[in-house]
Amino acid sequence: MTQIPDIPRSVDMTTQDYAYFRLRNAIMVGALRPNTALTFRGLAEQLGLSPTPIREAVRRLSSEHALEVLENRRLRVPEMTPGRFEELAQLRLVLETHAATRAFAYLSDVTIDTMARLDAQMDGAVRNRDLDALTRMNHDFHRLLYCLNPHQTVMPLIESIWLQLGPFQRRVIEDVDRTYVIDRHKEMLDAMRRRDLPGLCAAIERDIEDGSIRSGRQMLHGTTG
Amino acid sequence: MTQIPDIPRSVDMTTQDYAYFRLRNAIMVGALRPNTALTFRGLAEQLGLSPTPIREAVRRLSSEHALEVLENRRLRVPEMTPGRFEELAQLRLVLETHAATRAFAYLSDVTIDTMARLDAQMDGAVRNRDLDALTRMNHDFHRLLYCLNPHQTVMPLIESIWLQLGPFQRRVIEDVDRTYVIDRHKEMLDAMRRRDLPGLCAAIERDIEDGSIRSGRQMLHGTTG
DNA sequence: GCCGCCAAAATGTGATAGCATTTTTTATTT
DNA sequence: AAATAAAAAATGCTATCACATTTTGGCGGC
Repeated sequence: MTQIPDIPRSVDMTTQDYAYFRLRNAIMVGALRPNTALTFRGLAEQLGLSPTPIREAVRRLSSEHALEVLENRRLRVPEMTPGRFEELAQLRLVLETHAATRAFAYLSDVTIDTMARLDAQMDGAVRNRDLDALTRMNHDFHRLLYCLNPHQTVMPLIESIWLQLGPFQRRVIEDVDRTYVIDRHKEMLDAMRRRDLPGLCAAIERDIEDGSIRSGRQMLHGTTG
Repeated sequence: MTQIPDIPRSVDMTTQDYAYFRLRNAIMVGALRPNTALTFRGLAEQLGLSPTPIREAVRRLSSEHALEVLENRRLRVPEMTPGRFEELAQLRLVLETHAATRAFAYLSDVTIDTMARLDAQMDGAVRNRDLDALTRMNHDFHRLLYCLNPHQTVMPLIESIWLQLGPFQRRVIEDVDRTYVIDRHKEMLDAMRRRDLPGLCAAIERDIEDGSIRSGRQMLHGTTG
């Protein structure tokens, strides 16, 4: 019963960091499903570590709202409700278009080429049905753009939203044929090549709308928020 | 040398929570100035606690970007630069107008009255030059509005931005006559009474612009970002 | 069959100690 | 006086332990 996937650990990585990234990954790929009851000591035992670094890792994840520390000595991945999903999705729209706007001035042809290569790799992941790689590369694609701005303040917030949507988003992409996401990425690249900021924001909005919001609403029984 | 102000501690509060809120408050009121070198053990000694809960508290604050954990075994409050300030301020604009928009449907007369009372109390704090209370009540005023939406996802992000602006904002309001902020609050209340969402967002933008951005830019040697 | 009660197990929490590493200080040399 | 080397102090990290509290499981009474 390997409920929490292992991740590579470099030699200079502290145990606390290792626990953090391993739990974070487990949440992101859906290995820890919402509403699963967890305990500090249980996690420590399961990862083969002492409780101390586990507590630090969980506190961090709790600050990012990827885990909830309940009153009854239990931890859990927060549940997704239609209301919360709608809020997270709208927040994602606002934050990512804002991040794109603030990054736009730093856009260069070499960046666009890098993003185009990443997008091409994603086509392969789609064919192989490698959902983990697909999720990771999709995040990388967006992050490459947003992180062009050297004074980073938005990106951590976006990462937090991604993390909160992660466990649910995973279920979404398992069910839905999602070639359209690729198309939206192509639209983003086209707008970037034209140095068309409104077009870029519109493409990002469609990307999020098509790849997350529409299917998410559908899965949460047809709520239109 | 009481560098870190004490705060009340209820009996059921864990040491880790106490350390978190005490450090958070110290950062917010400017008791820990940017670039001050701190250590885990030093903080533990200064607060009279063991390192374990201190570490958890610092990890939380680090996740909220209120503290940086450096490579050289030191902690510090992040430094404010013109670029970072501009990013944080623009982010505050986007997040707070978005939060107001998402909260608008839940607005009621009783809420408006409560906010009006809070605003009236702020006038007293201005007369007494009680900057701690003023900061706290200003946050309370905005939070009352944004938290009307029962599916909260934005508020934690706004709190993080407030915290990052806190140490610097403190220096700003120490220097500047800030009666205009009160006027902007009145404009917000008027727009809310008219159930005028665009007017409310415009008032929020002016509130942030006047109370933070303009003077902040001025203090950071005339950058206009 | 259901509810309250009591013992036993489990849990969160925080202080402590030992270890490895880094930083700082002191001593020595050029 | 400056640079280098060695010694000393400080620091981060994590396993462990003890304590208080809570949860759990079983038992008897209604």
